[in-house]
Amino acid sequence: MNASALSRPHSLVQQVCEQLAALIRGSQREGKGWLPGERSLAEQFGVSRTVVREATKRLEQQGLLEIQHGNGIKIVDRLHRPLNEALTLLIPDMAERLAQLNEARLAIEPQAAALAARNANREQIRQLRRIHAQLCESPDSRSAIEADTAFHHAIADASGNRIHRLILDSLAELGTSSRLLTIGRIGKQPAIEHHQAILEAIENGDAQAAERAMRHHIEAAGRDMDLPALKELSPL
Amino acid sequence: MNASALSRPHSLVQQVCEQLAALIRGSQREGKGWLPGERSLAEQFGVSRTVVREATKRLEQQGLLEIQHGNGIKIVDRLHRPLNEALTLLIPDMAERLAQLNEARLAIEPQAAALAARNANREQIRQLRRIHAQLCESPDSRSAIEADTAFHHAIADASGNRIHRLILDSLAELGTSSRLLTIGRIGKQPAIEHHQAILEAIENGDAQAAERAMRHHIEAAGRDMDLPALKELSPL
DNA sequence: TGAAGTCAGAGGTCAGACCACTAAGTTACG
DNA sequence: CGTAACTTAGTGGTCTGACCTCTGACTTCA
Repeated sequence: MNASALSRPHSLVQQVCEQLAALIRGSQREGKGWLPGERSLAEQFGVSRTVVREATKRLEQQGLLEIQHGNGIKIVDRLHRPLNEALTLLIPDMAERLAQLNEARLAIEPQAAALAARNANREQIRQLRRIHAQLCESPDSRSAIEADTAFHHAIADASGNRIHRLILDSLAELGTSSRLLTIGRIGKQPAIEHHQAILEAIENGDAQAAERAMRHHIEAAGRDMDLPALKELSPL
Repeated sequence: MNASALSRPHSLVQQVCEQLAALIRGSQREGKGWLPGERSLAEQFGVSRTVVREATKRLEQQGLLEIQHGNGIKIVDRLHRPLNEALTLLIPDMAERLAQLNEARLAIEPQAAALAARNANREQIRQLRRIHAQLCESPDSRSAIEADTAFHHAIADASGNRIHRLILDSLAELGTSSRLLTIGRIGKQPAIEHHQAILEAIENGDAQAAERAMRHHIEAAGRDMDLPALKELSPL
């Protein structure tokens, strides 16, 4: 029945993964950014370098580590990474992926905005204002995209649901290339107005308005996508 | 700028992954279920067994393979697996995970039902009816859960959005253990009635009704969750 | 002072050995 | 005759130790 906990540890790699995960959690709190080298980890855990390598590779794929050739093993926090890869595998064609991406965001993100309107605390609202100001003042496309992405990320955060946040982080990241084109073509003004409306709704705790504003925002983004141009971009 | 395609192949593992992925896609069409052994793959690709192992492990984590000790390498199609693992890592505590899971489903699945009402074709509706009948006639809890899960899966499928489908597959799988408890405690009758309402709405192409019925269904599931019992179940 | 060269140490790949597990075929017993 | 126990071939899992390649920092020399 219960295939968890006590039955597994037969795999060495699994055990090392768990020890490493604990080590990572600890280091994240202290701000240490790097793990010891593979050779010393192997010695420390009393296993071969082979096993350590498999374990670190696995944790890298899960978004907990980033292995840099010739440099070392960095501790990161990108848990949405596996979802990115899965969606890229699921829909290899970029244009189609972006279309479905937008449809999915249309279903999810308005709900997240509604939740945020209900749950956001003062600090989170301040953060949203700060990011919105950055978008207004952004000098070039690159920083505009950054602020745009950060805004959506902050809303997912304010929704208080970590699953939402992970999913939306991934969807946002996968859509970055398309936003770059959109902003280059039609500018950031529409986005600023939409964000303004969403921000006000959240400030007022008006869930329905937030949901509506966000839906409007994403629908507009879908219309403004330049699919033909995207098809030219890249096969991946 | 564009860090895709041509810059990467410096990694042997990456190359083998791509070749394997192609091989897998081919085999999926023909129904072949197993890959050759690691040793013959290594010979076939002209690399060491080490590289083949890293590649297969990677693809296993992505949900394309399942490696069985002493048996072989099976081709599977479980692209939602990485999301499962990410969410388990993200929220290790099962009770909390289930709570947030339900909240997330509440945001996503009604939209999927609405999309399904708009997009489902005849065959997909027939499939839904078939599955619903299975739930009605299910003799025990296990088969009831199976039919229940299959129903939600079929709706995600009928929504026509593959991203929805992947996400919902994962959320459904993670919630299985909780459904088992719920059905054991209060029976399958409520679920049958809810599914009936959803099914009718989709048959009629009534997106609003489908959305409402699904929302009602998930809200009920959330209320019926026995969180105290879940806390006793398992630390993972 | 700055650019080129050098070097230590990190991850990447290799080869070959042996261990642990699974399934299937074989044998021997009831 | 059927079934349970044993044997075995082949799979993935782990170990060892060697060598390659890359990165960053140090050293050297114009």
